[in-house]
Amino acid sequence: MSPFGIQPKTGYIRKKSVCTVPFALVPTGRNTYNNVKMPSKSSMKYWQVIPASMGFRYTKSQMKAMDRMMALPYPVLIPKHGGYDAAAFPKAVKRKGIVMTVPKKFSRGLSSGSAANSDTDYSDSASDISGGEFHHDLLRHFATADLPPKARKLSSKPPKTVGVQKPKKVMRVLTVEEKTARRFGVPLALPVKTEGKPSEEKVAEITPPIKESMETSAKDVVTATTTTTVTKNDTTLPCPGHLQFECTRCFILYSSFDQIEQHIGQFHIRQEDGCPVFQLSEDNFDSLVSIKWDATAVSNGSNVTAISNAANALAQQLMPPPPVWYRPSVTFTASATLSTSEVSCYRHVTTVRCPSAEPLSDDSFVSTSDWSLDAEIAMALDQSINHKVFQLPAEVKPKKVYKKKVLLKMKEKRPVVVKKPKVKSIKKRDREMEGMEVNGEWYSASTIRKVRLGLQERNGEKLRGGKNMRKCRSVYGIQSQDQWCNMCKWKKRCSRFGTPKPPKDEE
DNA sequence: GCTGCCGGGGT
DNA sequence: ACCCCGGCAGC
Ligand SMILES: [Zn+2]
Repeated sequence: MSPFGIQPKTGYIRKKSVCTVPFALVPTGRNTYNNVKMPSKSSMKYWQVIPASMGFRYTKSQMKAMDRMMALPYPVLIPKHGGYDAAAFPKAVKRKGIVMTVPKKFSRGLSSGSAANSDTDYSDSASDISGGEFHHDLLRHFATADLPPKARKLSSKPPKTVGVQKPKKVMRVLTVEEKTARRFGVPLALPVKTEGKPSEEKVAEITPPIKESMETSAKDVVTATTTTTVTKNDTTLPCPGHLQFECTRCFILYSSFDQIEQHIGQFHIRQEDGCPVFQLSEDNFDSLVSIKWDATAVSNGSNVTAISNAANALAQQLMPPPPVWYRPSVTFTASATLSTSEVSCYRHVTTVRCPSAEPLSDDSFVSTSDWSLDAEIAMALDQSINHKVFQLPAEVKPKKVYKKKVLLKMKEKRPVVVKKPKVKSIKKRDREMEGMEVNGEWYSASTIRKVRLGLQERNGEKLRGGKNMRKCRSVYGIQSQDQWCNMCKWKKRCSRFGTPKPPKDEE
């Protein structure tokens, strides 16, 4: 039984599936509510499962990763995503359910309420999961009952039912607020079951202290350490965690929306007139940002769910978290200060070819003149350095520069001395403090040199494309499989590191 | 034990 | 095209 009294339709749908967890199933595609795209064939390929205590959607792989980490939060339905008009888009309703499995042991203690309605595959029979109506109901419920006034405006817009011509689709620029609200949902005042004692106070206690940087309420959803409270057996439990934003190109993690937005705007997209983009479009956000839920970031506290505890413990035990490259947020002025000589030398860098460098030809990456060069530089550097760092034996892995995400706060006006990851395995005679600041990030002279030289053969194949190069599995670690390349996920030949391919020729 | 990945299977 | 996984070589 969900805290809301809504019996969630569950979508657990696989033979193997052992338990049913009241997730909200939401189509991948965006919906007409937000006047964005209507669900298309491709976008509706998957449903997404939202264990809604977090107000945003997950990709499948993210869900999978969480699943593996036992980081599944206590499920609460927060269908922040709105519904779509089932009548208008009948096809959208027909898609299959996503396949998610949760080992039985993890589900222990989860509100079970809804029994699995079937363990058939892809139950179309379970029309409930594919129903726009189901979604509709939920939406309505939340729109009327639980959403704060601001959000209500956004999502309670009643869906136009067929008949009338569609209003012209106007792509207006979204405010950050809307954007975040759309994406992550709005802060919900979760209805707390008041049985005997009103537990509102409890909730208030647990709610995280508001960070100093609060602009809009929507922003808070993203920025603040999110702690959603849910009720279970008249006990209030938090689902601790932390939002992270990862650039899908650079695999750089940011801890705030602003930062990722800035990063994307600077490095990966440009307007047609060449101006930098300060506000991410929905599409760009989709393609360039992946959201992560760092459930392990929060620890301690007695008021942590057993699940989270388990997750923490396991995560701790399994492996230290893979080094994450927190790059201080960059400023446009910084990039402008590149001297031409520097540029040229980095220009060279970009030809060096990092094995994992993504093709720069993607449409979201508008390559124009020096800007693209800039971006290329940044990417090449990021990639190569990441490669270097990750490919080194563990002992010489650089200390984590960031230590805590708090450190990110200091990014702003860092004068000079940013700790650099030292790649000292190669040679220590690079003792020079000489370095170079590129786009707000400082790189040591040795690093620069090496990169410039094309990741020279030192360490042989280890750093290049060789056979003994570490692959995704060892680089990113098993707990972040969502960062692996697909091939590695499938236990096929890694497509990111190492030798590219068998040449696929026939004679 | 772990890592990488082939071959073979599934949808 | 995507996805899953048994099993094995090689460390
Ligand atoms: Zn890989």
